[in-house]
Amino acid sequence: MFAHNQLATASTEIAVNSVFCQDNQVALKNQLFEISSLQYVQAKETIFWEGDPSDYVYEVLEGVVLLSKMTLDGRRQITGFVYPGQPFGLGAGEQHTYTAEAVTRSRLCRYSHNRMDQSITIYPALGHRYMAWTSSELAAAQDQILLLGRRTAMEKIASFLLRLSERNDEYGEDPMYLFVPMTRHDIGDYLGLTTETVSRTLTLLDKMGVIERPNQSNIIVSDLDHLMDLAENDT
Amino acid sequence: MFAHNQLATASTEIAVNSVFCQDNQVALKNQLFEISSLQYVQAKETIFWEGDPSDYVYEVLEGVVLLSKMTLDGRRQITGFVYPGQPFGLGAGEQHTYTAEAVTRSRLCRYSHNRMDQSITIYPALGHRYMAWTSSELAAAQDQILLLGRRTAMEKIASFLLRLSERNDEYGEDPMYLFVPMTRHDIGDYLGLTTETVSRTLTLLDKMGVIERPNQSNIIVSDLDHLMDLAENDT
DNA sequence: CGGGGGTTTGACTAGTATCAAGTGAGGTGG
DNA sequence: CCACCTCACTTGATACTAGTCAAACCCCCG
Repeated sequence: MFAHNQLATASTEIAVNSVFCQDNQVALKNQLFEISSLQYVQAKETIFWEGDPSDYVYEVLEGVVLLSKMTLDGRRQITGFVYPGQPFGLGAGEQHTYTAEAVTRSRLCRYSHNRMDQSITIYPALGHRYMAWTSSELAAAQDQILLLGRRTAMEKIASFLLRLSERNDEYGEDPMYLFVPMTRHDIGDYLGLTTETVSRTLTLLDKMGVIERPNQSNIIVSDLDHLMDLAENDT
Repeated sequence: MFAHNQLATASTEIAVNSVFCQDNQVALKNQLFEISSLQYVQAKETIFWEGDPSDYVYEVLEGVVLLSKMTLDGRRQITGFVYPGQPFGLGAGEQHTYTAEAVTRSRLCRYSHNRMDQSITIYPALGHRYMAWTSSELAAAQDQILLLGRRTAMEKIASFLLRLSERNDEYGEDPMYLFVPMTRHDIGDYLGLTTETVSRTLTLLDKMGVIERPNQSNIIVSDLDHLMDLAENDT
């Protein structure tokens, strides 16, 4: 599945199935194919650092990627997790404004930023798609602002689990089985909490009978309604 | 200055000086002029609500506008303040994802969203500009995420004052005179703090000799270096 | 001069961070 | 195959930041 010698074949597949190319315009497909290439990364490997020149726009094909920023004194804030079918590295000027790091072993597709720009001039349809994706990143960032500014630890954790479930309900059933590839530390850095608070809150949810934790990276949601109440979802 | 009978004249001026039209392409100017119109709003007047159909993209010509979201139980989070020369209402799909409200009496220019799309297809240069603006909104949102998730009340307030100063140093000198048109409550809803904490922190800064508060809506920064230290600015 | 909204201050509380120790699971080497 | 090591996670005790509740103050305006 991650064999590097499949690169040529896989790259063709990407160009056809990419988020940037979901309609049936042959010219657009060819154009995207020309500027795309595959990249494989190991868990915890850094894809690019905040401040690196933003040469590429990426799309996750398989795996999970996290985006983060740091304060001068070393506190880390994760601005988002990126799942298959979602792009990242968009909306950068000369350099990336955040660090991107693989949570799990991942398969990525990357598009040359410059040549993307050229392609957009030639194919306005591509521009619309690009803009739609930047917009959805913006909407996600604003949701995150709401989450961080105005919610308790319990609400944050509950919201986080619900977001995971949207991407992740393997069996789509009640109870719901969630795969949680990121560490408690990562979750804390995402929600503006410490590792300990994340752990304590999960323990509390467990004791309340809302979730079960068979092991570190799996969570079963046994009472979805209760979890949704706790998340205090907004409009 | 806010006389409505100046609409026609002012509108021409906008089309020429708008952020969406800073280069010298006559065709682009004409195109933008056709789809633009002026709008005047009073302080505290709502421009659009979260969930309203997103018919227009806006630009602030004069005044200050705030963008906010609400949780179900009524807690408000301000996602950003918008100053002259900056656009808002971008990046929306069918409906706006936040509420926009005037902080002070403001003069706005609005562009039909649909016709903007058409114009972009015709003038790719406009598309690039539009994308650049959406990108800068995204970058700002991610900065805000870092601010909310990983900073103390003092760091938040100090950062806020520094951001204000970027827009606002009337005399560009040390000491710096800041006009603060929003209420303490607004500042709190922006930084994820209560009114009381905002007030207390400002009082503390005053006692430390970093700022002075001649009246409610003006702040003098007497020790900029110290303020910058307190803000713990990131990379 | 009086009223009201925004602001400041005070006392107290609650929630989360911090510091510290203990537990458990996965991986490595003997 | 098992003992050991490590790293992530959990749990506990305590400290401290910011929130809550309440009251007083101060502009700003009519």
